[in-house]
Amino acid sequence: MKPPNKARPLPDQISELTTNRLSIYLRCLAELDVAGVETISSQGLAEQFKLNAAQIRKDLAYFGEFGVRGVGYFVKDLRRNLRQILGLDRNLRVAIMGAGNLGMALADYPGFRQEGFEIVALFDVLNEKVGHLSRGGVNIYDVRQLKKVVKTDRISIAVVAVPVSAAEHVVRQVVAAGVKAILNFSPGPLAVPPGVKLKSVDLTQSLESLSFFLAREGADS
Amino acid sequence: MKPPNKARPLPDQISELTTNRLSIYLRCLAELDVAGVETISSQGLAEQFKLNAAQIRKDLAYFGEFGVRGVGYFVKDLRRNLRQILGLDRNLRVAIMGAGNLGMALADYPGFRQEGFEIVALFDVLNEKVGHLSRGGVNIYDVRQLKKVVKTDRISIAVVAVPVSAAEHVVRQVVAAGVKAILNFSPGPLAVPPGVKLKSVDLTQSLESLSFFLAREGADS
DNA sequence: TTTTGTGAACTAGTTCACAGCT
DNA sequence: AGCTGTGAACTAGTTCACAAAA
Repeated sequence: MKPPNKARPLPDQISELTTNRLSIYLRCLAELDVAGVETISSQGLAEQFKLNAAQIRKDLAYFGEFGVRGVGYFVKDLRRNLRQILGLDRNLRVAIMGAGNLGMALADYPGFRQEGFEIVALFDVLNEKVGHLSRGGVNIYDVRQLKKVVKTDRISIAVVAVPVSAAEHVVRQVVAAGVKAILNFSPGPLAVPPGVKLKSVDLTQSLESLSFFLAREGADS
Repeated sequence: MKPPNKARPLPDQISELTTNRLSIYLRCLAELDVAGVETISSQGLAEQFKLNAAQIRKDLAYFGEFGVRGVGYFVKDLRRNLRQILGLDRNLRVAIMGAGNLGMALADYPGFRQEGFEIVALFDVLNEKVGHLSRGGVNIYDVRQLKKVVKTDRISIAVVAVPVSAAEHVVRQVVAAGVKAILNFSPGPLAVPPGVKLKSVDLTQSLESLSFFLAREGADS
């Protein structure tokens, strides 16, 4: 083990909780930047957006010394740094697997483009869908074209929006095509090989968590 | 049949991490039940679905003594109990705010109905949408009808799928209509009064977390 | 025997509080 | 003075390991 020096010591393991907060900080900074604010202290950020000041400082300190003591952080500077840390300066290209209701909706979701992601392709197995476009103009390809399109269009993220029954198979195809990051919307467990990052959004689980809350609340009256 | 489990002094606060796992357990049990398995040990569950046995036992023990020592858990029994704990025996009725791409997709999302949720209404502000149906047959109402429809249709969960700019306002309307649980898909912070549960799904954050991973992976070596 | 339910031990994550820089 | 960056203290969450039950 090497003793770390000034450059940047701790890339061992950054918690997902931290990276999620980086997204939040970035959004706050964008807001401040648009509002013309030039510098902000961790205290100021914390108060305005209901976060903890020490946590903000600690999260940022994993990646460098971005602040100036006695002043705070330069909004534009920190914003640029965060975009770089999150890899948003690379304009990542995204494919969506499954041109059903959800897949089509995600393909045209404005929030993605806004933050620097580009949805470049939809994939489906149904012949009647292949060759058409989403409302927003994203091409629907046959899933058999996946490997080729991933290569030619330099796709680095796949969003899985297929029925549960197909999810496992589709994830295997995506991994085989060389995609290293997957956002999955199907419920249930999915395995990916090491070196591939899978992030799941479980809509049923989210609703069930609300249902649990309602069941509890009603009970204690 | 088992004797009714003894009522227990539930801890003041069950962590969301725990309730999320309850959803997972329920899904596993459904699978086992369909497969005809009658009893399962925490060890068995843990191995088959890559969970930790002690954690399963601890999570379940918050709510009662569902297991039988030396045997394990009766699948059907535990499944029924979990459905009740999660409030899924009450067939909750859900409204979706925003009949855009995402709202319409969610309205027809099969995963919700499957687990006992009923999507009974969509709401929008656009006259050209009001009065129509989603592909799956969910009625689109004018948002000014919200209070009335919530009451007559006994809606207890609202899903917010409107543009960021409208989100805050819509959440206020939903709360004013008496809804106590909200699943929010718009990015950014939203405040709700105490007694109302807000759960947010931040799609941009999810993609950014993948982007971060890709940026890191490329960087090391 | 087997397996639960649970205190104890451990690990991860958050917040405090202050030294040190501007 | 003001504010960051960071070890120390604290809190939450997970896993271990075992006594008690079937």
